[in-house]
Amino acid sequence: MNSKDIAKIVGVSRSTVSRVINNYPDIPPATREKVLKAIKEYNYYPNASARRLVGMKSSTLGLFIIDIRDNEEPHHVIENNEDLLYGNSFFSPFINAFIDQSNKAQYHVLVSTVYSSGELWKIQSAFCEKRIDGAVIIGSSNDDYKKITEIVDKDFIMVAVDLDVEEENAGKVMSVNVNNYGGVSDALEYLIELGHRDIGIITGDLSKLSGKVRFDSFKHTLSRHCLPLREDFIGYGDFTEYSGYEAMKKILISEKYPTAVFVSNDTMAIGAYRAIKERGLKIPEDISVIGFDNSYISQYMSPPLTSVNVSLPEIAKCSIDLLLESINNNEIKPIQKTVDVEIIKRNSCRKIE
Amino acid sequence: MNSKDIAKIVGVSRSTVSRVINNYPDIPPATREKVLKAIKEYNYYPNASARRLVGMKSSTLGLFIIDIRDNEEPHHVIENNEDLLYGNSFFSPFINAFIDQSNKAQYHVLVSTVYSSGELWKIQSAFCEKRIDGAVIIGSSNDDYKKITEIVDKDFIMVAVDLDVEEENAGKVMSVNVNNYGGVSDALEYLIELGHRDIGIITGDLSKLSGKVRFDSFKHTLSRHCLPLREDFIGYGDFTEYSGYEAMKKILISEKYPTAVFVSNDTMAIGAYRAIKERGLKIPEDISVIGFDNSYISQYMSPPLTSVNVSLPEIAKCSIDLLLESINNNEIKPIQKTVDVEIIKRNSCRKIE
DNA sequence: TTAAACAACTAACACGTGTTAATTCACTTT
DNA sequence: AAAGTGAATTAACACGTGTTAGTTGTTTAA
Repeated sequence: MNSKDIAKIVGVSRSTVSRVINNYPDIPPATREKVLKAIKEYNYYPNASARRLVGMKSSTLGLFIIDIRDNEEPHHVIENNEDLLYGNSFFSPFINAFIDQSNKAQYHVLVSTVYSSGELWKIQSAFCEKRIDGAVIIGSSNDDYKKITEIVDKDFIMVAVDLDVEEENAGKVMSVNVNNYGGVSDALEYLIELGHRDIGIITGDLSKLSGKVRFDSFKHTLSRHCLPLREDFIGYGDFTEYSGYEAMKKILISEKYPTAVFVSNDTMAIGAYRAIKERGLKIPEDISVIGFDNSYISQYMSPPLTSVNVSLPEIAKCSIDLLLESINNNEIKPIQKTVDVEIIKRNSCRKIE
Repeated sequence: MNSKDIAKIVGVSRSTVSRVINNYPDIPPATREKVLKAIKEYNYYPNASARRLVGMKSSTLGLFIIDIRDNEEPHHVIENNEDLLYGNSFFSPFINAFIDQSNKAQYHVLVSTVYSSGELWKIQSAFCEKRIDGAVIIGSSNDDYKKITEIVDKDFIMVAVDLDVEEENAGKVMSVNVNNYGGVSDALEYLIELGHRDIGIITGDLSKLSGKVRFDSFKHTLSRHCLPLREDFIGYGDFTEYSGYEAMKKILISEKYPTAVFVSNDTMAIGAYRAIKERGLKIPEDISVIGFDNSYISQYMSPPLTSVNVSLPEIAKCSIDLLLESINNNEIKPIQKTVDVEIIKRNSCRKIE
């Protein structure tokens, strides 16, 4: 079924069929109807490749997930390899949200996994092969920034989610970021409001921007409220569950431990829970815990974990809006957007008198 | 950068460039090298649309996720809409596995969500538009079968994962299925081996094939071991967490309750855990629990849930193999494959003397 | 009545590639 | 030296679409 076939059936030229499909104005309703009817009746769908070839958009967005498989993680934490496929991060639900939002905007989605910085050419190739009109990249680390700018410099339209580069240095790269700073200060102020004064932290990977910013915000907010930051209340983690376990053990070593702990992501909170329970302490009676990300598991932890929620649909929507605007106007304005967060209160934090 | 440009640069005809790219044999090494060098140097990637247009494959597989949003579910179970995006099922990790395996086979993946049976035309349109060479459909219910055969009848290559139709009735539709029957009997035999005699079950949605088969296998295995099936040891669920909670409450109503319960999926096991704890009982001391699916959360439940593991990478691999074989041979053999399962033993089942 | 304007439609080109049949050219055979 | 062989290359067509410029045929204006 071509447009040619349809043309023959209806008794018009192929051009007319094309003009009907593309909503040209100078075409009388009677003709339009006849053509549309035949299209429907004979189940005709225009060949996407042919359309793309004559310069139309491919109506496809790329979603590239950078997933560095870290095989060096302590073995007892990971049960089988399947979980390694971005199981720990919030990538997985983000993919769902992104596809959902893209489809709503009438766009198809090409998803691809990138296993190392050396594989970033995959993105460029998808652009050059004209498979996609724009791309979102998620999970990039600082090392990837150079290659990303390189691609952007070729006028390919790309948005980085959670770019691991300070906004002021992002240059021409568009990005959508979580309000890490505000989220942490909100979380802390919530704890302070509950009456906590001795507050600890388990940091994330400090070589990553999100880890660094969350830690910075923690320190600033604490000092803004004139609360001390005790070194023995700090546990250094790297966003993995096991590091959360170890970091919490370290915090609980001394006689005096904090009444509340901010954990830089939910995955580490799982480990922290384990350490707390092993020490014979109860959450939230003995120690309150608040996480970050509001990941899928947090509601099923016992007690359910209070956490800073990052709205993945909103991030997805935001990046898609950025992409589509760029695609339609055919120009890239280097915009950095920040998505706000909110605290989901569950039962892991208690009020102190 | 076209093949034309490359041809001009190297000083050969466009045909020669094309033949180099497509590995034609009758081309001397010297020429081949020159061309390849230019291709690399000038970052040339063949236009995928143009290739597709002349009859080549699009090197793209479609992944269609049927996700009926059930808004009628009791409200208190679901915290926010985000979780509804196939958060409860094993779709999410399957997507990751599928992309991974496809990329390994040098195929791109177009992912799309289908929200109701009425939207199944999306699949057909992707085929007609020549966007994809083959497709996997997951999450289909019995109602979708008719439309699926309709698509298959048009010689589009499609594999259904977990097709909700008995193998003998699958007709021309290729499918990859979990060995539900074997998995349940393995689970039961494991419990029996541990010494359990009073074993209960929380069923899944019995209008779905997987729910039905798991229940059937449970009954058969029980009777094969000459164990009675007490009606008050059966809780009827529908694969949702809340139904698991209610079903377990029902089982625990009477004075005498089973020493072990097989729960037809992990999501319901979460609810079952809640009911057990509310009743003041301990797992596995008072009651052993075994689940099905080995979903991401099961390892983080307390105690970690013993569950029947379904290897998603294997299912993905299996379906992709089926697809690629059909695509390459350009013929569809109606094959039904079954993927085996294994029990992941954790701490939710105890030995009885 | 004729020219101009307009509505409705179409012929023809372009997009970038793969492939078939044809062409060139060097080399071997008679 | 002529004819034949084979290797290396290429010209030309096809794929299905969008769009521009052009062509009808009809209505309006002078």
